[in-house]
Amino acid sequence: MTFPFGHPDNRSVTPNSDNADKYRVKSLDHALDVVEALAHGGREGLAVTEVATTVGMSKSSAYSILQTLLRRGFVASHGTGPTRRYRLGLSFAYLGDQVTSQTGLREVAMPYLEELTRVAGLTSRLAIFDEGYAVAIGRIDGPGTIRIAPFLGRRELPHATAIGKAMLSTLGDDEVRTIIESIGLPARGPNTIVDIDTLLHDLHRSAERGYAVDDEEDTAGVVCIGASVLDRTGTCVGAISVTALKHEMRADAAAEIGTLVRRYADTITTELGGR
Amino acid sequence: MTFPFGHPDNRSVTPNSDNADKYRVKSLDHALDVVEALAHGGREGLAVTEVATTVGMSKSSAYSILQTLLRRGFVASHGTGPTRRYRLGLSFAYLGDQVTSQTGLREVAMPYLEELTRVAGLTSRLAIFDEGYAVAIGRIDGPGTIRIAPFLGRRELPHATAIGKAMLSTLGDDEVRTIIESIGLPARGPNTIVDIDTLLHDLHRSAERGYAVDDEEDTAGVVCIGASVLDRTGTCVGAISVTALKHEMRADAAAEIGTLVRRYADTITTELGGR
DNA sequence: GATCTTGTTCGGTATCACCAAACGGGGTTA
DNA sequence: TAACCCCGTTTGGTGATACCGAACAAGATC
Repeated sequence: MTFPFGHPDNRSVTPNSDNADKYRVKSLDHALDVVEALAHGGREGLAVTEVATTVGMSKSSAYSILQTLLRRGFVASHGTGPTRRYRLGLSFAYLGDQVTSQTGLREVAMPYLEELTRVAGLTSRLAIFDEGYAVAIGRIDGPGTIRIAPFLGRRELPHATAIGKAMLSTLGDDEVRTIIESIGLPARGPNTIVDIDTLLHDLHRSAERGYAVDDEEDTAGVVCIGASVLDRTGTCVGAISVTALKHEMRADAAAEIGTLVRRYADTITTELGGR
Repeated sequence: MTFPFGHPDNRSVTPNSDNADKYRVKSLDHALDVVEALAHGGREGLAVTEVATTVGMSKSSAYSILQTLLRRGFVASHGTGPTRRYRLGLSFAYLGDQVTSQTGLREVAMPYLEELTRVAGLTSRLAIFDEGYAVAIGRIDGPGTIRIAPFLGRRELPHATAIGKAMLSTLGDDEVRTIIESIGLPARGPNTIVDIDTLLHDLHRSAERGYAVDDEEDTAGVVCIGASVLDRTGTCVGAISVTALKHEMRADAAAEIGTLVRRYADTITTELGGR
């Protein structure tokens, strides 16, 4: 799985050349390793030994960390003795809800997202900007059985996603260049834009027509269409998008759905007091 | 605010008589204190000094913890110098989504919850059992401007909520007694049931008609109606509910909405393979 | 421009986080 | 049924480090 986490692959991208142990609480870092390991443990969870080996620490250390997290509700356990397994606890559900609600954007946008999904028959998502990356904070699953791009809270590349390009298209060229300089233009799908001038041209087109298109630029076989949401000051606070399988969407349908997404984004914008 | 967190008020309820420092990683516990403090910091966040004083540690310790969390995406900061403030980061959005998705129930139930909210015009929620408590893992906000019972991931009292009573009503009397013995019957709203026999009688009625009613038992002026969801083995895996203001719901409307909620719960149950 | 408040930095020490090894119990196999 | 094995749990010692107090610096406020 790619991009497993908040700060996923950008360890190679972010300038972390400086001494990384400055003001670092080692034991906390280890505990966070445990949390991340459990996040990938899925529904059935991980055993103590599995946790210890995946994060590279002793069994007893992992045990203490798990016990501490357990007492605080940050992990849950089921089974006993040799069958005992640990998984993330519901405290994270609470905190995650707090975080995604904190922007205020989510409360306003989600009802319209539901309507958009119902009208378009497609999975729709709401994202915000996070240091140049796009991060989804809301999602309404469409009627299809396949779940595409299901994750919340994960950093996604701005140049390879409709939701990211929609937000970039509201910025000036130099701002875009600054962001791209720090993130780069890594290839993700068959059609990823890997050239800054091509990207800027695409962003200009997106700004003109009001929506951005990701045509297999992030994932093969998947297309997305996104539009930006502005606040009352006219600055971009996020974007919404719909996702479909390539063969589901005919070429002429893209424009139709694009204007639909644009219309809902505008509605949310005006609801926020934006112009 | 009551029940601020995962393990909220039950510090007085849970038998924590044993030595609490067994297998406790103190520094991790402190870091979790910081996280909880930030959770209550809201959108604008907390300054380093505020964090330090609320959790009772030195400024420099709080600073180190915040820096460590910051580098991992667990907190975000904005501003610089004396105006710098910290709030929870988007990693929690990712982890919270992971947790609420882990049950599998959520993926199945959410589309129906959306439909229920649209049909009933009320905020609806999805909850699971967590050691006797009810914990919401999904929510669809209704059209009303007021947000009632908005939190996810927070433990709610089983005997004082519709969603909790719906789940309790699927259990046998002795199972209910065991749960209530450990949790108690604390009063929450004007009509909270504080007597075990009254509760059992209410649960029997709920089981007969297929839905449970919370008539100002948790919060004054708020009524909820909930129904249980079963899996293929016939055991209760969760419940759904709708929430309304008391004056919005006439007495005769309760039965109508109750059967509606019951119908959607049954649909989810059959979708899960339950009978 | 003076002053106050607040974030950031630094060094020392008592604490404690970490590990290795031993223990015990449940599941599995013969 | 019994022996084995595996894995969660416990323990004690020690070297690393988490924590604090105090000093420094940089905006904000008046």
